[in-house]
Amino acid sequence: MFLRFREEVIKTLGEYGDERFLRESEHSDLASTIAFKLAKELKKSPKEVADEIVEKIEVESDYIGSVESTNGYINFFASYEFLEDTINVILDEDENYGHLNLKGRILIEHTSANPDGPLHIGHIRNSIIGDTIARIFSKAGIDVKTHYYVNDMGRQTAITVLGVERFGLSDKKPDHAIAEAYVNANRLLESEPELEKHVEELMLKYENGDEEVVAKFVNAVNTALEGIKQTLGQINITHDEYIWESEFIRNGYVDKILKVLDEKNLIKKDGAWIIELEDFEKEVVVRRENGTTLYITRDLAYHLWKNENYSRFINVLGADHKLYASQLSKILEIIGLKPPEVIFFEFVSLPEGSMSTRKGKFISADELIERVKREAERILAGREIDDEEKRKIAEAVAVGAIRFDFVKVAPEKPMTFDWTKALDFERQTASYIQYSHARACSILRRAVEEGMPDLEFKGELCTAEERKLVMLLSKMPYFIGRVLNELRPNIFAEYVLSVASTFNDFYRLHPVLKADSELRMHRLAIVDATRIVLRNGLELLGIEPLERM
RNA sequence: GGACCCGUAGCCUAGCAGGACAGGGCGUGGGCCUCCUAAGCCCAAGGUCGCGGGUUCAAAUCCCGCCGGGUCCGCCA
Repeated sequence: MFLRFREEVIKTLGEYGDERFLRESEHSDLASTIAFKLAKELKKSPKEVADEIVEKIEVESDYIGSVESTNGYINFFASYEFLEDTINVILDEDENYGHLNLKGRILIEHTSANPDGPLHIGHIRNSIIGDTIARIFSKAGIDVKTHYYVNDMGRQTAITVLGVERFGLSDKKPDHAIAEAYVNANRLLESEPELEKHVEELMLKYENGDEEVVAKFVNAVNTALEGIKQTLGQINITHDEYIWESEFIRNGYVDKILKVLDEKNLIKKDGAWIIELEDFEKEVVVRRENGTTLYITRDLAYHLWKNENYSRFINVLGADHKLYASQLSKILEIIGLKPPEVIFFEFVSLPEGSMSTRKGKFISADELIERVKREAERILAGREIDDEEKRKIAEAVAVGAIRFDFVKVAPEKPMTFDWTKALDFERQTASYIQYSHARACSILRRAVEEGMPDLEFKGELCTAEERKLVMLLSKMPYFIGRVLNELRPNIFAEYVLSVASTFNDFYRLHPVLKADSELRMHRLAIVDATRIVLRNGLELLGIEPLERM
């Protein structure tokens, strides 16, 4: 809805309707700073210019209530009609509110952690960003598919296979059992370096499709993935497909991409096949001297496949892959293929330093989920709610806290993990939003018990707080649009939080159920619309909107 | 050595296609439940927006240099 208001403002400004000078403002519903820019060339003060523009423009839009010139700013205020349409559209569209009616298909690849152990708290930053982006694209109307790219051909997979051969698998959760084998095998390799040869042989045989070795790899990888899927499921994340990199060897895409590169004369054959790239110090090897391929070769093949099947594809990657990704993109561009759009996120580290699966130095996502859940249960222990519901609430609050803590931080910010913060619900976080939602539900529940009246929102009844809340509610599609353009899910988390906070201001100052009939219908409409925005917002963040807590 | 990212009150964080007093939260001090859920709300203290230059009518935001932290530069993935 806000998007419509914005368009009307641009239209009203006519020749001055440059989007670059539109600002959201605390002084108005939308402000233009264009007078500051024009002041210089017109040799007048910004205030004079703004006054003249306001004088000149004619408001024909029903959505614009008034325009004012203040200190050089041109301030636009929404009309009652806009506020009324906002509430009515939200109530009418309900679970669809937020959609943008966009078309198209998109592929989002995220998580893609090596199948050599459980996901740790760095991996799930990837998963949470990727899943949230996927949900938001989907809401906008786009057909989204998500992929987990499985690195089954790496040295680390061969080492897990060695670990399983030597030590078997314990009866721990499958991904943790694989990690144990992996860590043990790494230790073994340190004491018996001659085993290195066996690892290489395993890799070679796997690439060449040796039946017995393939079975071992498939078993090890599937074991890890089984555990990984369980973990992701716990935080409401599923992938549409798991794509194994070995598939691209077996289905001919690797040969195909090597042929294309060769035909374009990009490859220098010096035993190994090498691509030299301008602007990069290091050359890229795409085929070893022994004839086997490298990670980037298979990834190029995967991206060839993506090009053939999707017009838009996004990868969520750790910042450590920046150089790699730019090499990949460069090569794709040279051969006329589209590079992926990439969302990079910085590392999650522990107070004592960075994590390492190989050294077994990490906090697993499972441990985090378990401990946060236990803490939520502890807080609920004294409440008068039956045990079954208590358990469900604790689970929803825990998952919400985890997802929100990761998604709210801008991807480019490095994070240091802190247990006391992870376990603290007494602050503005998912539970705060869930609580606000539950409050709205509670009011509506009582209203129904008392015989729900028709909801009727009236713009002219709005107090300042109500107006502020309704304006914010109108912005949900606008923020969804911004996430699509900027690929920064944290701005949406921030938005949902601000709705909850503004609703709490409203809640404190405005009795709803005790209000007289006209005001009561008006406020119930606001509460219901807020409930819808919070519910839809939480769902887009992958967090369960609780009706009571 | 080269490249990329980050640096906002004791701690965490928003803002960074330049513009109206730098928003929140945690923690600290004080206050609010005969009234729709106190996982809430209010008040107070706390800031050289890492440092130094520059561009501009205007810089947390853009440019240059430095400092601090992280990351990357394999015929690994």
